[in-house]
Amino acid sequence: MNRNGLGRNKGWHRIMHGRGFRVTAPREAVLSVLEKEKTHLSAKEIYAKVIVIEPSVGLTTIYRTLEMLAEMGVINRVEIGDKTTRYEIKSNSSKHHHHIICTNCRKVIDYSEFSEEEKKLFTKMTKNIEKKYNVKITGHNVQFFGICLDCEK
Amino acid sequence: MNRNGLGRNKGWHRIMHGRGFRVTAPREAVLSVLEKEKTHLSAKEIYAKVIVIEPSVGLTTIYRTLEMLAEMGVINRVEIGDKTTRYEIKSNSSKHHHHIICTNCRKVIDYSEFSEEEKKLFTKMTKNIEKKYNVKITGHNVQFFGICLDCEK
DNA sequence: CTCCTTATTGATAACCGTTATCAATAAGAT
DNA sequence: ATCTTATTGATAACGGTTATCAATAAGGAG
Ligand SMILES: [Zn+2]
Ligand SMILES: [Zn+2]
Ligand SMILES: [Zn+2]
Ligand SMILES: [Zn+2]
Repeated sequence: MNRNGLGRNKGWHRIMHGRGFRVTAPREAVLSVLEKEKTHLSAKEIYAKVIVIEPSVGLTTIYRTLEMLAEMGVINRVEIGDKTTRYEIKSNSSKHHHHIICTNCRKVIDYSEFSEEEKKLFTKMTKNIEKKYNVKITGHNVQFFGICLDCEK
Repeated sequence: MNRNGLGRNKGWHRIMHGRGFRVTAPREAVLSVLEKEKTHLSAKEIYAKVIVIEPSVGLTTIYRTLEMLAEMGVINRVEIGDKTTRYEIKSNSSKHHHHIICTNCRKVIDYSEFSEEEKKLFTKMTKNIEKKYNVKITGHNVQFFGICLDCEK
């Protein structure tokens, strides 16, 4: 175990080396926070949790690390319409999903139990769009807006 | 015809009166810009076009007017992932649609020719989500990301 | 292990889209 | 024409994110 209590040789650890990036304490701390947190965290929220592990880390480094991880494909950026980007890790337990967003309190619910019908249709839609508009589709983002149970009163 | 060359008693004109809002030159100018422009415009782009019609209008008023029109349901806010909100008018000719966004040049293509299958599935998905998560869904936002023809070289 | 190169870091200032403030202006009801 | 008050424009402030740059440290070479 290393200084952060994380096992070494994680998947991203090897990926970072592979891309010529150095494995540093701030980066390990950000990843450890994202790994144990299931919610969608803002840079500032991540920062607050990181400085508990590594008190000397600056907010700038959090932003840089998040940009790098997103670039590497290790995390997803999540936009929920309040001009603050949130982040979530892409692990094998948390796969591609859509979001349900409460327009009142901005709570986010993950929605990943897609039916076969839904999966098939999204595949078909993607193909149709590629053919019709001559574009190469690389991904999609689906948000459902509404009012959550807590806010409904 | 009034000072802006727009016919009076437009739909939104009556709506504004109905809600106790005053019909002013800046508001008419913003609407006239959004009515003749099919693309998704940022506040600054709208501002640039408005001051041609009404040179004294300030950028602040553009923002306020856009917020009001979105609140009234006359226009849509469009987010394309570059932290600048864009706006499009909701006319009977431009109904609900999804967006195809080039991640390279941020061009936006409207996609509104939904198949019956797509329409049905989105209705069903909405109902499922409402039942499963106990939320009242008020809308959805779908984006497909990709590389457009121009950027593909 | 030690040295060296250079990626990375943290503090700080800058950036940029958007909002708040507030006195001056003008819709539109009377 | 008058009066109330919503609206406006100039300006400053705000908040999330980036750029700058000297100091630090990861990790390869020896
Ligand atoms: Zn809520
Ligand atoms: Zn999620
Ligand atoms: Zn493009
Ligand atoms: Zn559109």
